Amino acid sequence: MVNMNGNNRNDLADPVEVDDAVLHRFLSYHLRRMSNQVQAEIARTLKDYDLRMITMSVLAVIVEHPGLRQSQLADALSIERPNLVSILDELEHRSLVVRERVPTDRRAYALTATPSGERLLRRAFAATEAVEERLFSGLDEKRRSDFVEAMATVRNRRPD
Amino acid sequence: MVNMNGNNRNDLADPVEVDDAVLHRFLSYHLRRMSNQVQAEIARTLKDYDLRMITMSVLAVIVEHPGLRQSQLADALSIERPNLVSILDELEHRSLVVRERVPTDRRAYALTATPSGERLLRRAFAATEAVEERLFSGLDEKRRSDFVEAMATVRNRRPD
DNA sequence: TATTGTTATACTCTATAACTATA
DNA sequence: TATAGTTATAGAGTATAACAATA
Repeated sequence: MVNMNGNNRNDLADPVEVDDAVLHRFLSYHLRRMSNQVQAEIARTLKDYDLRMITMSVLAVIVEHPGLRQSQLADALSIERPNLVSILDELEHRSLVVRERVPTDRRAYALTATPSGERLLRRAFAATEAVEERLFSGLDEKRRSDFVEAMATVRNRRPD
Repeated sequence: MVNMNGNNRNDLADPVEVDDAVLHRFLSYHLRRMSNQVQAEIARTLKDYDLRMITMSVLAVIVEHPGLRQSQLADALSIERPNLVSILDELEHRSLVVRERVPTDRRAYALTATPSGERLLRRAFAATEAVEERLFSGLDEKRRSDFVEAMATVRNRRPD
């Protein structure tokens, strides 16, 4: 057991328990902590497939919406257009996705996933589902669906 | 209404609705989206007080645990020791926090908030509470406390 | 004029290795 | 040897301004 410091103002056990007034009530902080923790585990899992969370999400949208454009994809995932470019560059380089000029609008690209891209998505998603199963194993079926619903409620809240 | 592209593979309205099989079921992704959105609004609010979310959290722990050491603080907030240094440098520079050598262990610093630091915390926290009230206004009291409980459950889950 | 994709850039957040001074 | 705080650094993630090609 580590000793307290000499000035006797620190009446805490070591390590410090964080369940106090302000911090405890700081919901957004706890939300981010939890999100970061989940994100870290998913990232670690996806590393086996050379994917990041955002990369897999991009691949998923393309697989499920073949032919969509980059700007639609960016809107769908709420990411900025510039940040999409390098992601697609990489997916295209790995032959997981194809960019094709749209004949009717030569500014735009139509995005499609290759069979290899689809296969990778299925495998990677199965792996993340297994991890999520463990991550959320503390919540029973009801609590889990309530949680998902709560996320949607907050996310779909009208902007101020 | 924007037209579909020519190859007729994109049967989506514009903008693309994202409520599909894989992406829809990718819980961690939606969690992060929501967390980022909340974080962005809180960050914008705290800007009025020249604070970031992590800075306010640090200040809160110090106010509530006067005399604690940097390593305890880092453990409490699950942040790496190196990342704490510049945060404390700034808080100290602004006379919101004081670092004092611990007499019994001259390697360590005891941290305390100044009265001005405490005042800033109270004001900033009141502002974030107002924002959170709006952010989570879609959830009634029961759903909100269930949500908080669910976060704690996932976060306290034993590591693998 | 407006939009699509792009380049360049910057800022925040998080993580790790290695140093110093003390223990 | 180990620990507390520090320095330097690197990698994600996110955001904005400005450009060329096209509408």
